[in-house]
Amino acid sequence: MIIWKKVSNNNNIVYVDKRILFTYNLIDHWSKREFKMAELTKDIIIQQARIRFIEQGYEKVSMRGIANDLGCSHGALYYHFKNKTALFSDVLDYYFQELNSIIDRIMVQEENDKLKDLFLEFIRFGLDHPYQYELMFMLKSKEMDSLMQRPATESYERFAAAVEQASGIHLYSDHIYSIFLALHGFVSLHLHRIENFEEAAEGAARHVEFLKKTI
Amino acid sequence: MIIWKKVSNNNNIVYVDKRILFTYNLIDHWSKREFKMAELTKDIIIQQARIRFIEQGYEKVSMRGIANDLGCSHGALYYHFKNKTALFSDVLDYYFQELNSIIDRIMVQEENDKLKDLFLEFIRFGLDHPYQYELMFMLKSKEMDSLMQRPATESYERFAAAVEQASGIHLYSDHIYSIFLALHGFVSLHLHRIENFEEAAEGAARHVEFLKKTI
DNA sequence: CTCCTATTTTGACCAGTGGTCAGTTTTAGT
DNA sequence: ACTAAAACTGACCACTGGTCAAAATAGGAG
Repeated sequence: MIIWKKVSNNNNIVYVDKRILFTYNLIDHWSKREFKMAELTKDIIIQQARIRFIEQGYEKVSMRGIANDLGCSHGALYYHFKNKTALFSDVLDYYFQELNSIIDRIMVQEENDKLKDLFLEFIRFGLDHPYQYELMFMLKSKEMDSLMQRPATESYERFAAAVEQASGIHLYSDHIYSIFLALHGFVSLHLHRIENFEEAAEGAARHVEFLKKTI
Repeated sequence: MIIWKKVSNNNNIVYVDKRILFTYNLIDHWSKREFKMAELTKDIIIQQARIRFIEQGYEKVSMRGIANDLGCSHGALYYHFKNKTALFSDVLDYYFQELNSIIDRIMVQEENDKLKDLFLEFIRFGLDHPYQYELMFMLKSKEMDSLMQRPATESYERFAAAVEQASGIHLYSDHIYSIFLALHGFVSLHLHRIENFEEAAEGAARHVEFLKKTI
């Protein structure tokens, strides 16, 4: 990414990533600009926030850190997003979509044990996206929760409908909810204690088997 | 609680709680001391930390805030505790004990539905002690987790043993673990979304009923 | 090309955090 | 009364999320 950087009033440096491309001096003000500043868009901010988020988690990612990666000031981020919560709410939209499409994919497959897959893949998603899951289903603050509630509910309803369909029989909504809670319990207890799904795969399989038997 | 407070070098004020008791001046240094400073003990710090913790939660309680309540400097707290984590680890010991005695109490009662009580009271404990539960069973950091793991495991084992005994039959440990996860899931999903157990009592009762049927 | 306005961006600033540590005060024993 | 150990202080550090006046840039109209 190209970054223009002002050094003194008229002395400027143009970077590509972190390396100097060239320097130049302003005569008047570079009227009829041949260059534009690399534009800072919501999208590019979200993208960078996600990169840091995946390895550091919400708490440890700082707005200043993101701004630094992007070669802009942290103040600029607050022009595009009301606050940190709003930024990460947008980051998470992506993952709600991912979870939804996991569910959809299982339902269109053939010859698979759909119930088992639904349960197991939900757990896998949680454990392979620990920081994301944390914010999606284990709220950190009232403010974050109010932003997550709608997409979380939508994902749950998609899951619930899929479970009923996969079972081939009528299920009480309480029953499905209890199963969901049990899956959530597994994820939330193992979150951050293991590195990835595989480490808990056996336990997950047993838990899933237990839940399947209730149907 | 009595607090001595230095104002200028020789001008001192003695407080009881937040109100002035009397002032005095030092001549030399108050040799052969008639008074002792109100001592700052681990216990009194834990006690005050708990008070703030209950209403604010781990993140929002600050060491400076606690020190202020206690009329000492925040540095003093670090003399007694290595860091914030260590302090709150001690705060939580109390609640692990409370959870353990809830389990014990249920088991010595007579003519009660022990399984139902065990399940329901676990949920009640979690929802009525949201900030505590969060730290006890939903780790915030590797450091906190390593301190919580031992007492959490102990509490779980007590719970598991109680469940098996209450059921009157042999239960596979995987089965008990799955039930525990399901209860944990209920608590962790409702935590902070409701004010107290009563608000979720009906849902909790249905979830518990579902789990009982698996036995 | 010159203005002029609107949009973006900057960076000093604020109030707050957990944590450290040299220097001081207080305690307790000799 | 002296001394060594224990307890405590508060300036300091590096950091956080967030604000905002001022400055830079963009884009259109004349």
